[in-house]
Amino acid sequence: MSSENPTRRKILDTAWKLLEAGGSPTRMSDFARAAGISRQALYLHFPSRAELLVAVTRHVDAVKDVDARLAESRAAEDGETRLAAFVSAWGNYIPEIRGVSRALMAMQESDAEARAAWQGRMEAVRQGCAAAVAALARDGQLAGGLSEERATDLLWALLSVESWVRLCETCGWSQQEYITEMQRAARRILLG
Amino acid sequence: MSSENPTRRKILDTAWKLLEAGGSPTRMSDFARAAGISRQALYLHFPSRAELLVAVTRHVDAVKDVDARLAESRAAEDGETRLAAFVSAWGNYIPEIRGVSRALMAMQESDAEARAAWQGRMEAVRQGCAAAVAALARDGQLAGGLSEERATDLLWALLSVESWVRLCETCGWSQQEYITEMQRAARRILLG
DNA sequence: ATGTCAACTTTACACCGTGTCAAGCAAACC
DNA sequence: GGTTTGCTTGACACGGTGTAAAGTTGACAT
Repeated sequence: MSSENPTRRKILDTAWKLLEAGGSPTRMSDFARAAGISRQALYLHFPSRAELLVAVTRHVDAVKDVDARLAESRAAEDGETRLAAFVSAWGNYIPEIRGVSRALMAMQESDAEARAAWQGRMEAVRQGCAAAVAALARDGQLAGGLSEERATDLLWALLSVESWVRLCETCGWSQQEYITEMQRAARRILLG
Repeated sequence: MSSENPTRRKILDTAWKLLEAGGSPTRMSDFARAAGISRQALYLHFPSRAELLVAVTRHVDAVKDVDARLAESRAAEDGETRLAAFVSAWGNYIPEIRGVSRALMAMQESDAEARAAWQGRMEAVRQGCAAAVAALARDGQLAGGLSEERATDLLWALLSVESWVRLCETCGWSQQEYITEMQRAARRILLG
């Protein structure tokens, strides 16, 4: 659906690259220059900065095939390995969308559209958390006194992009360390 | 130091109130109107929005006496109760600075000064986390394979304002639930 | 060859929020 | 009375977003 228009594609690709490169202030004029078109032409394709960012997110998701990646975790037999697989799948996806998510998160306070888009994406992650928790519950492995919903909330908070940023960017953890430690933390928090 | 000037005080008080009320777009003109002075007079007291927000934060800290609150947790004998006390002290402080922190966090991406101010405050929290972890280690209660630094990082991430926002605002947890659950999570993650 | 359509260009401008500058005013202090 | 201090009003520059309008270019159709 987004591959129809070559210019649109080019905008999405270069915008993605620019966001992932980080550092540069990503204004509409920056995106336009990166795509080799005028700023106005950019507005011909995307009505606002928020919608452009949202489109880039969807584009990245399509290219990186996030659905397939998260689906992998659903293949695991028992709840515990399924949990580990989900933590790994999502945790390893975060750094790949770091640029887009940073831009989208920064707009949250000011732009309702960006807020909705970001919340929608996070809702999808929550679904994954809920599925992993449900698998644990089915195995009777969920810690006592922890409802499925509360467990889902906890896992969701643990796996937030903000947490990843803090641990990997602020604290300097490697991606490997992050995954290992999050798997361990999730296990200890959720398992009985 | 901040009580000398009555106008300055009034600005800080009304700005605080405005931020805590939430919702309203807190522009410089809003702060000025709330304080009953002109926008220019506001710039006579604070050179920029970032510095105003930082001053409000310090003001809140002074009024709420955050140091004394966190110091309480240092009184506990054993590491485990000390951990619980710290989680409670900081966790209960978060909602009181919600307004200011929201505004400061929203500026992070665009304003270096705001970023520095927020990071400074978070560094202070990290110190508290480190102290609690050190107490655990001294008691030999720290989980095996967990260095003090890594444990501190984990606790710090767990107790981030972002996590609080997600659990209490997005997921709708009560403050009571949040504290209880965080104490439990911290215990399970950090203890051996 | 001519017309027309689509995509893009250039130029210009409105709006908003931050921060700056300058002149004036009023009360306090000496 | 003169000066200082704290405020006022009013104007403006700047940066970024988004809008509007007129002109260019190339493809395609008849």
